[in-house]
Amino acid sequence: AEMSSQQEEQEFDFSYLFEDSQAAQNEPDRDAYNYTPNVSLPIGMGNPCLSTQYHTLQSSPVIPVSSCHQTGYSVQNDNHAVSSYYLPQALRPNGAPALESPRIEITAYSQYPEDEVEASGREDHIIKRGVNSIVTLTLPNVDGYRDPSCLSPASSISSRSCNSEASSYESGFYNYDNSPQNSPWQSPSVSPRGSSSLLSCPHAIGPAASPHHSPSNSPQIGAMAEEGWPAQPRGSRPNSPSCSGVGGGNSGGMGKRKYSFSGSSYQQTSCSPNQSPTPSSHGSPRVSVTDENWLTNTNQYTNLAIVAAINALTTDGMADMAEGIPIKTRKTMLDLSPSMSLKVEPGGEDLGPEGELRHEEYPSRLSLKKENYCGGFLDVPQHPYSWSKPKPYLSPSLPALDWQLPSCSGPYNLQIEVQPKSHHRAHYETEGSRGAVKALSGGHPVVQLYGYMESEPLTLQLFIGTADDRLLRPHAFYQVHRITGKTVSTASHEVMQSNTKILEIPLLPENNMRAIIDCAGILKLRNSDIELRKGETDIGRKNTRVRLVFRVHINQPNGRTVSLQVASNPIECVAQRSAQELPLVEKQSVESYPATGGKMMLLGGLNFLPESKVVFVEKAQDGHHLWETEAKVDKDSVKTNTLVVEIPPYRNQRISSPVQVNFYVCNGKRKRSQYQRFTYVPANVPIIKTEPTDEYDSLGSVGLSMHSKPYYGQPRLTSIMPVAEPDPCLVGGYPPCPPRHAAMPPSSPSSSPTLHDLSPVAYNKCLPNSPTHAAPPGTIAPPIQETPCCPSLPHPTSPDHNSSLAVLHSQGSPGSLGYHHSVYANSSSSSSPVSHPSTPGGPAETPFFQAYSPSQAEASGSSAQAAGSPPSLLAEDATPPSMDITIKQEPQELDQMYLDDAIKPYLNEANNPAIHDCL
DNA sequence: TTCCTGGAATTAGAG
DNA sequence: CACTCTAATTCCAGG
Repeated sequence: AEMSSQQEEQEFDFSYLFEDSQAAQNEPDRDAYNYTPNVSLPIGMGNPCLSTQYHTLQSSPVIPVSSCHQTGYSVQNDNHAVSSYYLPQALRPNGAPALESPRIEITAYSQYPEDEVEASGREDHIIKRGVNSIVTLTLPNVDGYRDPSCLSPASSISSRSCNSEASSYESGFYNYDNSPQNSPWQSPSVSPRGSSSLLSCPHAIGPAASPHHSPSNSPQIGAMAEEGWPAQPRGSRPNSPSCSGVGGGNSGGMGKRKYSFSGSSYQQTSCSPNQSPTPSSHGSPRVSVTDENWLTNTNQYTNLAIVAAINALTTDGMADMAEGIPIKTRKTMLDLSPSMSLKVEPGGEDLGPEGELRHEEYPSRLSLKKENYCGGFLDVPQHPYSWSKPKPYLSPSLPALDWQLPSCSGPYNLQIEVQPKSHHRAHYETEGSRGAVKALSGGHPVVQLYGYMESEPLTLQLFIGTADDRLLRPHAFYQVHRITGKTVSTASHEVMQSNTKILEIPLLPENNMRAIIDCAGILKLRNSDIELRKGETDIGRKNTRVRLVFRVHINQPNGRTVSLQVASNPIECVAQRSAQELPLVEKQSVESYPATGGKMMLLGGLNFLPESKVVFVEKAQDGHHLWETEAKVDKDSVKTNTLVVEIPPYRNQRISSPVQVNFYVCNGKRKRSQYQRFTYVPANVPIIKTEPTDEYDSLGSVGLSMHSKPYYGQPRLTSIMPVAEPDPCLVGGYPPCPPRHAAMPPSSPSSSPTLHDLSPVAYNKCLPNSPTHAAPPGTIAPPIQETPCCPSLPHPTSPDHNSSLAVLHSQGSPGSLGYHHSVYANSSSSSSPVSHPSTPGGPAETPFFQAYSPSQAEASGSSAQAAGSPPSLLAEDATPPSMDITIKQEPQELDQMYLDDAIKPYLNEANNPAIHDCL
C-alpha cells in the first residue's frame, strides 16, 4: 500500500516539482537534454539567461516584449512559439553566437509523448531523443565535459545569484529531467504527472513511476547535473553529508559527512532514481546514496559531458548546470553506503557508470535508508497523511524556485500566520538535527492558504530561501531538513528540485488549508562544498540569513495553475551565539517619510543596545555609497527589543519622487543588522503610505506601529491594504515589476533585451565571477512572476484577479534584475503597470523597492533602475544633492556587495563617523 | 536509541 | 608571513 501511495505521491510530487520550477527555468538546456520535441535548442542556452528566457519565452509568446515570459503556468505553452521565440534569443543571449565552435545542436522535433520521452529515460534520453531529434554536439573536448572544471570556466557562472538563475537554469538541468513537462511538448493540459516523477522518484520507484516519468528521464538529467555537483569536490568532505543531512536528518552522525550539497544533488539523484520508474539499470545499489548516487551516476557522466559541453558553449550561465563539479575539488566522499557504488572518478564528479541509472536504481534504494536523502523521498513519512492523496499536479510546469511569485492571486492568499523565530541554529551534516524551526511563541510557524474552497488537498512546498537584498531564491548554503519524530505532528516529505530540497507538506481542507510547520529544520552545508560548485558565485561566509519559502500550486479548472509563494521573515542561522549578538531589526514603525525627516521611528527587533547606532545609507546602483548619515537614537528608550530613532533628513530635500534608502543598526564593529529599507518621499507630496496606526505590531512603548521587515521584499502596501492585515500579497515579496526600461546589467552588452530581462540576476557576483560572461547576465535571473492582483489588492476582493488564474509569465522588467512578471493571463490588469503597486515612481512603489533590496540595486549597475530606484533617485544623483552627500566610489565588486553587504558598509564608509564607530 | 540542545574546541579565513 | 580576531565546523555531553 505504501508503495502505491508513495507512488502516487511521487507522481504527485514529480509532476509539479519537476515540471514547474524546472521547466520554467530550465532552459533550453534542459530541453535539449530532454529533447523536448518542438524545441530546437541552441546550445548556447547554456547561458542561464538564455535559459531563463527560454522559459520565459515559452509562455511569453503572449508578451512579445518581455523576453522572459515564462510559460510556466499556462499550460499551453507555446512550444512552438517558444521554440521559435526561444531559439533566436537563445542564440542571442549573450549575443554571442556563442558556442560556435563547440556547439551542440539539438533539434528536437517531435513532440514526444511524454511517455516516450520517459521511456528514453536516463542518458538514454538524450540519446534517444537524440535519435528522434537531431542532436549535434560539437564538443571541444570530451574531457571538457567531464571535467566540470573545464566547463566551469567557460561557463563561469555566477552561481547563486546567478543561481537563481542558475538555479532555475540549473533546475532546468535537473528540471528537464524532472519535468518532462517542461518540455514544451507537453501541453499544459497534459497532465504532467507522469513526468513529474522525478522528484518523487524515490518513492516512486515502483510502478507508479513508470512510464510517464519521462520526467524521470529528464530528471536524470537533472540528477546528473546535480550529481555533477556531488561529484564535485565536495569530496573535501568525507561524505556527502548532504545525503544524510537532507535525507534523514538523522544521519547526522558526526563522523560521516556526506556532502551536503550533494545532498541536494543527491536528492535529485536519489530522486531521479526512484522516479525514474524505469528502473534503470542503475539500479545500482546505492542506497542511501544520496549524494553519492548521483555522483556515481554514469548518467551524470554523460549528462555532465553534455552539460559541460553546453556550458562551455554557453556563456556562462550554463556553468551552473550540472557540471558544477569543481575540480578543485575535494574528494568526493562517498557515503559509502554499501549500496552505493561510489566511484570517485577522477573527474570528480563523474559519474559512475551508473550515473543515470540512479533513477532506476533508486527503487532499490528505497529500501535503503530513509534518512538518506533519498530516504526522505522514498520513505514516505509515516505520517498519517498519505501523500498519495495529493493529486498530481496537472500543471505542466511549475515555476522555478528562483522565480518570484505573489503570495496572493485572485481569491487565494497564502499567508504565514505565525512567523519563525529570527534565529535558528542550523545543523551541519556532521551533526545531528537541531530540531525544527520554531516560532517566537515557542510553537512553530504556521502557514495557511486562504480562499481555497476545493475539497482536494494541496501540497505546500517549503524550501530555504535567501534573505539578502537580492531576489528571493533558494539558498545555496542551506537546505530545509525534514524533521521527524514523535514531536512532529505534520507529515512531510522531501523532494529535490535542482539543488534545492523541498519539503512537501499537505494542506488539507479539513485543517482549513492550514499547516503547522513543525517538521522543518535547517541544514547548513559547508561553505567550501558549495562554493566549489561550478557556477556558484555566492559566498557562504556570513551569508547566514535565510527565509522559509512556502509555495502552493493550485490547479485551475481551466488547466492552469496558480502558484503562490510567501517567504517568512529572515532567520539568522548563524551557529551559536555569534549571530545572536547581532542586532536584528524585525519591524519598523515608519517605512517612508518626507525627505525632511524628523519623525521618530520605532524599531522592533533584537539585541539593541544603548550604544546602538542607526545609520541611514543610500547606495548607488553600483554599490557605491551615495549618502550615509547616523540617525539620532533615543538612548534613553533603548531596550533590547526596541529602539527609537529620529528619521534623519534626506540629503536632498527636493526629491521629486520617492527615494529608497537603507538603514541598519550597528552595535559595533561587525555587529550590524541587515539593511532595512526606508523610503523618502517628496516633502510636498502626501505620504502615500500611511503608517499603520493600528495596533498592528505596535510596540507600544512608542506608540508607533511597526511594519514588519519590509526589507525583505515583502513590501506591504499600507496605503492600500489594511494595516492590520499582513499583506499577504506583499509578503510574497515578489518584487514589483521594475520598469522594463530598467537598466540592463552593465556588462551585458548587446544582449537582447530579453537577455537582460532574464538576467535580472545581474547580481553582482554573477558578473564578476563569471569572466566568461559576456554578459553579466550570464547569470540568469529568475524571472519574477507577478500576480496582478497581489500587489495592491486586498487580495480576495478583486474578481479580476480571480479571473486571472492562469499565470502568464511575462518577463519582468528588463530591469537589471531581470524581474519577470508573471501575469495572469486573464487578469487584464496584470500587465498594466497600474495594477502593480510597484511601479516605480508611484508612492506605492515602496513595495517595489522593498522587494528589491538596495543592495540589489547596487548589484547591478543597471539594477538601480530596475530596483525601482526611482528615476528620481537617479535624477537626484545627477543633481547635486542638497544635503551632504558622501559619495564613495568604491569599485566594489558586485559580488562582494551582495555577499558582504554587512561588511561593506564598513569598508565603504570610511568617512562617516558613525560608521567608523561601528567599524 | 534517536533526537535535540547547549557549549566548547578546532579549523579556516579575512584582515 | 606571522598574528589576531571572527566565522565556520566539528565534537562532546547531557537531557
